[in-house]
Amino acid sequence: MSRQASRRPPTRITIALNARQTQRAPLLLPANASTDPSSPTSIRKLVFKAAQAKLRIGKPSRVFVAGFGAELVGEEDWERGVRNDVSLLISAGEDYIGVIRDAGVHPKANPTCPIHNLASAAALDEHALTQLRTTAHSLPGLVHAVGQPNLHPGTKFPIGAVFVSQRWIHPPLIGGDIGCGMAWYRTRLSRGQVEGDRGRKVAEKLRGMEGAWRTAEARERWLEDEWGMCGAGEEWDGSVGTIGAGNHFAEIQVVEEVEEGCGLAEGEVVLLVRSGSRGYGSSILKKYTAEGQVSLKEDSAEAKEYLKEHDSACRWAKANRNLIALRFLSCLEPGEPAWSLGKKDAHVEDIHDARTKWPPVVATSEDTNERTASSPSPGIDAYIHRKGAAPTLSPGTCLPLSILPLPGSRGTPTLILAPQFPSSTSRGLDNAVSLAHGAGRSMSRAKALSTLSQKYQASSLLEPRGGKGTWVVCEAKDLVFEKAAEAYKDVEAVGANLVAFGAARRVGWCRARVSYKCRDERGGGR
DNA sequence: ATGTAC
Repeated sequence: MSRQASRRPPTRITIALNARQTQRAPLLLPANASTDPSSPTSIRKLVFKAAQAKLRIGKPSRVFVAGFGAELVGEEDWERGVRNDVSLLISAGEDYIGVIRDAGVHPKANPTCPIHNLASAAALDEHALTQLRTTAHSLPGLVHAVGQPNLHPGTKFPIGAVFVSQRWIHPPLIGGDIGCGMAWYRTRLSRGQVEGDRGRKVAEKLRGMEGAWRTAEARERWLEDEWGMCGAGEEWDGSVGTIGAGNHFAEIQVVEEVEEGCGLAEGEVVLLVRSGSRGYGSSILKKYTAEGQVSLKEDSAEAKEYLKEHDSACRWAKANRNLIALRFLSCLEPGEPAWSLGKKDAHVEDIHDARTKWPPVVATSEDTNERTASSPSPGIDAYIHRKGAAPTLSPGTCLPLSILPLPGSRGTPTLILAPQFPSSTSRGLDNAVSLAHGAGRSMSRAKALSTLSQKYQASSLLEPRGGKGTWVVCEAKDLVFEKAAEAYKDVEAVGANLVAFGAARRVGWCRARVSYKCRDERGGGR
């Protein structure tokens, strides 16, 4: 018996007969009892011995968790199932007897999954917080959950949340917009060309962005030549190069302030694109959530297929952002030779989910080793599910990303954040190596529609108030209200939460000059 | 979020 083990308190449990549950007895399990059922000092043996002595059962052979019906078989089950105040039902071979209460809680759920919150207490939404806790404590295999400062309620699962799991994959925690992300592209425009009233001219130039790009053959070639992937099928490839709805946009920005050496330069004009995998990703989610299915065991054929499709949706989403950028730059810089898309630096990728070791190993490179540290233990395989959050490590290399955008709602600044990995955040683990990927809703869509429609008139081009604001191209009437800045949390407050937590440094900001949402091109734009 | 479900 190790000294450390003997110091830990025993676990109090209750054992009862599965067949006659009024026959019960308390049992204290020493902390050094083994969860491995084949060990000579296993909890299983202690439980069986106690059952024979106190409950007078001749041949105990199976054990269930009362109220859940989960059978304890392997070491993992014993590890998870045995905790203070649990009631174990001892069976002589018969199946579990009793109702399964709390059917939403998976037998492999982790009721002690730790949750970290990055939002300040004042900004926390009760409903979203409940969703965060319920999800963390009822889905199987979760080992770490994070509420980002943009945490807000989703239909079933929260948005602005990160969930780390082992052995299980949960497609709904990633959502339908697989691979949704942001990228900055350099333009050749000078700030003088987009400042003040010139923003209107720039906005007017942005046409031909709606609808399919060129021909099916051209789209196929784009996906194959540029991205080395065959398409997702014409049903979905038809929308490659389109922005989409919701929080997707493209925005022309001036870099107002930025620290030197992080990839963006002060005064330059950039294009920030946020979009995802459109109908393709959503079709994948649909396929793997038939009949309410939420969780896939990692070694199942289904999980392996999902991961493959997930990766290809991520690549498709990246190709989509690049094509959106190409379409915008064609309007803004006509006559320029082809842009080497994807090779434009300051290119930040956000992939919703990534396989990793947990704890993740933060790689070091010669020039960054003073601010990062390697995790000493290699960890075991884990899956990071992100929704409304971006990774702080490059998925390929595990090197810290130098900068990430934190866009506000349209017209508000985009912060330039440098992810941080201080020991106070367990080197980035506490925030699950992720940062909020936007300001997040503070007002439901319905509420925004009802309260803000008084304030805004729907028009094709929203003029900035004052000379330095943003021209907004938004020809879908409902979106004008729904996506209004007032419906969102303040981006500075969200950024301040990330900074206060130690997850990021604010290294600069961009001023949005033209924010493009959508245009109604059927009637020529008005 | 979505070439959407009732």
